[in-house]
Amino acid sequence: MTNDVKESFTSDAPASPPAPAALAAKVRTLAPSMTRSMQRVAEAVAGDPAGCAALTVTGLAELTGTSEATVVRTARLLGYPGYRDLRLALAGLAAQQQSGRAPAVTADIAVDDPIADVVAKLAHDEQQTLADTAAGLDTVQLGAAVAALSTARRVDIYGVGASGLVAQDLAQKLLRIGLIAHAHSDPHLAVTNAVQLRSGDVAIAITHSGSTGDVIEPLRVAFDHGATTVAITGRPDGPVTQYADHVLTTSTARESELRPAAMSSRTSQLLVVDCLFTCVTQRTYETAAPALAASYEALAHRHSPRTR
Amino acid sequence: MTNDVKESFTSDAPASPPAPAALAAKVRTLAPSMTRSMQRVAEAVAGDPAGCAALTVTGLAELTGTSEATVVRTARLLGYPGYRDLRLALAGLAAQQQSGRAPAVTADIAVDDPIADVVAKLAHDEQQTLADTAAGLDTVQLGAAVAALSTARRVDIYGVGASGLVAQDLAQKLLRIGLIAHAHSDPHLAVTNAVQLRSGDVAIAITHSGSTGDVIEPLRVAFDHGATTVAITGRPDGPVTQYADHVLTTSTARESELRPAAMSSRTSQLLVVDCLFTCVTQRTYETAAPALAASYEALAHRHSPRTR
DNA sequence: CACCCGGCCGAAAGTATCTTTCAGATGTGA
DNA sequence: TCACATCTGAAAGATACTTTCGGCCGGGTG
Repeated sequence: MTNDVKESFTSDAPASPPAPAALAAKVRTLAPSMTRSMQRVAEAVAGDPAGCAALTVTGLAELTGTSEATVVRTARLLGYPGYRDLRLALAGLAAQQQSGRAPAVTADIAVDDPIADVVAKLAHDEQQTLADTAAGLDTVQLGAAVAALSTARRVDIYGVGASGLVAQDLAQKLLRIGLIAHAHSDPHLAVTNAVQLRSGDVAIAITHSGSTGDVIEPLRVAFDHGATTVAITGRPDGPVTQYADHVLTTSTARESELRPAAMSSRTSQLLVVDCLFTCVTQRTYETAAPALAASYEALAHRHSPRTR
Repeated sequence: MTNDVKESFTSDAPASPPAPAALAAKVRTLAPSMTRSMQRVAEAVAGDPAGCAALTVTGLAELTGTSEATVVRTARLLGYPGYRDLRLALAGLAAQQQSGRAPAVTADIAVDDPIADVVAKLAHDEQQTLADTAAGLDTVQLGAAVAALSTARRVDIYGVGASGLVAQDLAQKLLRIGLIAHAHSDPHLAVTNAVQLRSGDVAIAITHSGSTGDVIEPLRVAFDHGATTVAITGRPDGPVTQYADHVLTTSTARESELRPAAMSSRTSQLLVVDCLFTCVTQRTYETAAPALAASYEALAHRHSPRTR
């Protein structure tokens, strides 16, 4: 190899590893040593990383009124092997900047929020609700409820309105692992069924307000008949807890007109229900696992064969 | 439509903007509809974004033991115009992960996990599901669905099993803001009701698998009768989308024996439902607000006087 | 003032990378 | 088992990136 040093020889560029983020700074540092055209390129790159990342060499050359060669030279000077790598770095930088700003999420949902904001805020709020619920859940109470469920002869679950759906969800799940569970949303039927419960059975009342008469009444009956009673409520001081052996507290997020309490209470209740279900499945794994498998099996043919 | 539709025709890919961050979720959502080779590529991409971003098409093809063509096909399926753009997105993702918080190691739930761990893991997984769903939700489709709902004469919602509860939740909510909505879980009744729908009405099908016949059939009938149809599904390529004017995709978390798919799909579906509800409430605020207030009022007396 | 010299610059050739095509391979249902 | 549809990769084709090379412009110098 002889020594005709061409410009393709990169060893004269600052021997730094491809810069990850501190690109703007690098541009500023190296700007003085750049030629006019290269400065234009560097400026464009530092000014709008995201935009430049979307451009090809030719595109960026045109944008800056220079040539492809100059763009490549600039990329080299900035420490990258070529434009391709500079472009990747720009994409990374853009993504970082993007994720950096996510401010407005904490605000309340307003009537004129764009759709994307609504989605972000709702998701954020529900995440917050989950975190709060998990943090506030009493594992001792949960463990006691799980123990009772694991050996229950029969499980009755009471809930009306939005909580009724949660009750049904729990019932569906428990049925799948072989428990005899039933969700009642009809208060009369709930009470007449509660009479049948006795020691060893479990009754669960789900009410966010903690004071829904239609749910408290059957729980009281179950309690009086000796069943183990559980309350899932957002008001651990509410009337429902009078008749509850174990109380599982759901968290309450701040609500607003566009975000009724039912929304976060449901999220919270469902997490509690999932915890109950999962823990019961753990404790009764020997019987639960085959029961679960069987229920999957039974459902398989309900789907058209499109699955790959 | 005529003859030779080649694979270069990309319009069958989910018409979503190139995902910036929610790529892992997207891979999970789309993985079932991928062929074996493409799954290998997707897996590599989701597993090591940074590493893959450094590879050329050929490199990634070799790494995964496939061909360049397959890599490009995978990129297309994930919603990018080609591999080049996927690569840019990967670089962005890598940068985000790099700068962002730790990957939050989420072990699977084990049979011998203590209760506190189960609670923490469940909460974390559901939070993740929410984030993924929010990131992957197509706001254009959502907006279209909201617009249709806002002016609907009547809304029918189909869902069976766990999705049936979500359907009921949505119906309850819409009823509260004065819409005429009904959730059907009986497939026969659903179809006979669907016949009544016509242009201006809205039919919504909720199915995680995207191939639940009992839900697809009524949606098809509604579609044929000119109603605006919406599908909320985890399989944007499933049969149900054939008859859906608008598709809202729910995210799919990895599942395990102790964490059945029904759990995360429900969380995801509920977020979508909440978004629908909240946005419709925004758009119809004039009539929705008083209706909401009235429903609160009506429920007030169902609660016994607060203790304390 | 004309000339020369050295570095800057871009057009175009050259090369790597990405995309598309097409035919063989593979699996699937009748 | 065969026919059919789908998947797959090799190779051709297109695009984007890199290098070469000669022109241009400025500043010094005889």
